[in-house]
Amino acid sequence: MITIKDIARIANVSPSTVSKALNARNDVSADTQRKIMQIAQEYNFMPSAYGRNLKNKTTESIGVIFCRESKPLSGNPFYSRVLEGIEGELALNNYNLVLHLLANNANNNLPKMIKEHQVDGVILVGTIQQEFIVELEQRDIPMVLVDPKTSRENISQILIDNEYGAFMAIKYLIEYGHKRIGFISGDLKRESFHQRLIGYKKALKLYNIPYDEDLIRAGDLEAGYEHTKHLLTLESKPTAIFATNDINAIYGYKAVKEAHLKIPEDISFIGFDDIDLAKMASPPLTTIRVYKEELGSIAVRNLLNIVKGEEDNKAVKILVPIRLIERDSVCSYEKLA
Amino acid sequence: MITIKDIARIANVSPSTVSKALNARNDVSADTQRKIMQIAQEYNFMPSAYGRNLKNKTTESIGVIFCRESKPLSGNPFYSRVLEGIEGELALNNYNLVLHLLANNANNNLPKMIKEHQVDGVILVGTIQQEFIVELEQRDIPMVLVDPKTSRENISQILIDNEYGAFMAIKYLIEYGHKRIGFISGDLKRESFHQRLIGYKKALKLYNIPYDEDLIRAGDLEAGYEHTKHLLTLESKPTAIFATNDINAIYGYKAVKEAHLKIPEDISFIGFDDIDLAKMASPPLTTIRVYKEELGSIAVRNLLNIVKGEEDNKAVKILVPIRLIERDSVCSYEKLA
DNA sequence: CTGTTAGCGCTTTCAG
DNA sequence: CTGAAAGCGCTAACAG
Repeated sequence: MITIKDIARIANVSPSTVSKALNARNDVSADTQRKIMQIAQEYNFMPSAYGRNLKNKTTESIGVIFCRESKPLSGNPFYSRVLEGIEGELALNNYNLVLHLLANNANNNLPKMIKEHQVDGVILVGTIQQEFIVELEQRDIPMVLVDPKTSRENISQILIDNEYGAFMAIKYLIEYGHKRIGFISGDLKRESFHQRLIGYKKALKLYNIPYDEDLIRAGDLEAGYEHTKHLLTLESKPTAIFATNDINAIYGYKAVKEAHLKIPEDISFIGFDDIDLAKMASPPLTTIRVYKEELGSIAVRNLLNIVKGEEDNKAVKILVPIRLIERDSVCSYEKLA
Repeated sequence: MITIKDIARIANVSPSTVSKALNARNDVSADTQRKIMQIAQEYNFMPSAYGRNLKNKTTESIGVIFCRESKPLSGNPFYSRVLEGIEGELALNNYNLVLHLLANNANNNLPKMIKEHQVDGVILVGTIQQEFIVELEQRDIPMVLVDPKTSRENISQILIDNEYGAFMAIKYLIEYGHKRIGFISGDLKRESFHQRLIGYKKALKLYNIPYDEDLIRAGDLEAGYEHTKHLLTLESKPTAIFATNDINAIYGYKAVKEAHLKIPEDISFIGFDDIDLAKMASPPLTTIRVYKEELGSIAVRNLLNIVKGEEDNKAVKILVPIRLIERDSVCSYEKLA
């Protein structure tokens, strides 16, 4: 491996001068600077991060941690997009992305990158065990949470505007004449789903539509099928269903088709997230789009601020806006008659 | 940050003794060893990888590179699974995973981790530009290719048994009585798809079924919709369609439904990959399962062998077996009549 | 068995 | 403007 010393020898200067030249310091003559750069070029030399980091006490790497059990990458395209957003922004800032999927049974077995100080900070995405977060706090690891499933003080968080998104979805359905609106969801213990329920309730209230517990079905992420099936057996069936995420909605489609009903003629659907699959479904799913890459890139920008100490490290909560994407899974209630 | 020196001071020994104790060398007395371990524990000390790596000329990190443009993570659950497989195996071996999505227009702007020697080796997954691979070769970066889209000498490759998988799929259809079998695919310039076409042809040949160019439609990954639509307009329509990947098949479903035909009663489908979506589709898609995590973990094991120099670095080609998963998208041709 | 010494590749004083 | 020297945290060779 070619080092700064080699370049120094070739250029007939000292290693420190080479270092200065490479880092474009102002205490090198333009001449030597040029000479050194040229030699570096010629020998295809790039300073190793090893030494620099050791000296600077920095790693130029950021850890990104997901919960392994939730199959975050393959199971949910949502998080993959967030990851792509994170990657892009880190690359832009010339940081490495160190990926780790945290096992539930990891207990106090921290990931290598944390134990061995190989990252300057971490981004925790989605469901993450409390104890793990606490552990990191104790070690003073700078961090940012993205779409956390449970709220936390004193840590910066990048959040989806869940409540308003749900509110918009329901308002949209109501304006299409729907009054009995089913709500199918993942576990309501999770902050984000819970907030979506609040948005649902607020919209109903605004239009003086009574809230009916029977229309609320929450549980497993993939239980959209069962939930929908159940809602279809209700005496007073819903005319529309709001799924707190697209995956749920797609599973819901399946139940509707099995019941030989049509979407949206017999029942309307609206989702949340706008994963790629949403537009591929038949009919294409009307849904609340979440800007997933943004969630990631904003997280990176915030974390880097903290890491570089460029800002007073106040924990912030940033709400990333959402948007309603109209497709073909909703029609007006009047048509149903 | 607490260092080996601090521990040494507290334990009243020299730093080297601490190092030895921590690394469980046999030239430390059991007593001091125990004492040091205990102090380390107490102070929650873990040696920093910085120094160790600088000394050992190793990084204990492996780079994993995808092509950014193909939206490898969010756009294709296939690669996400491969990534999960890679992550798991690396974690098991106590290596960091440094993720990078390679931009097409990156030209000779290599990723930071490569330029600055922050990884011991890399795994390249899927489509990767030739020039990039060549660049890495010139720099003697140990590497392994996973499901490469174009073949390469002298580099270890972990491959899907494309040909045999396609062969099995077609054989299965033929045994169900199908004779006119459509073939829809991504770009045939890609090795893997091309091999699947070879498998298709071989199966036809075995059963003396003529090969008909008209039934072959290749192009964009998401063009399954158009391809299927086109096949349905043929005078002598296929009774079954083999899609060289599940995504294509799912898009094909859409075209079939639009034509008010039913699967499998009117036309059978068989896919390739077995992504999660395959079983979610209606009807659930019969497909050739590829063991995606395996592709990843095998790649890691091979790369680590090379990196650790534990083996004669002969480039190998490993074929990961596939398996036919029967679901509900195929029925016998006789039924059609 | 233990400690001293040197050095991995780089940066940063500080003296010249 | 340049270079010598010291040191980041750790390991290894060698002497004691």
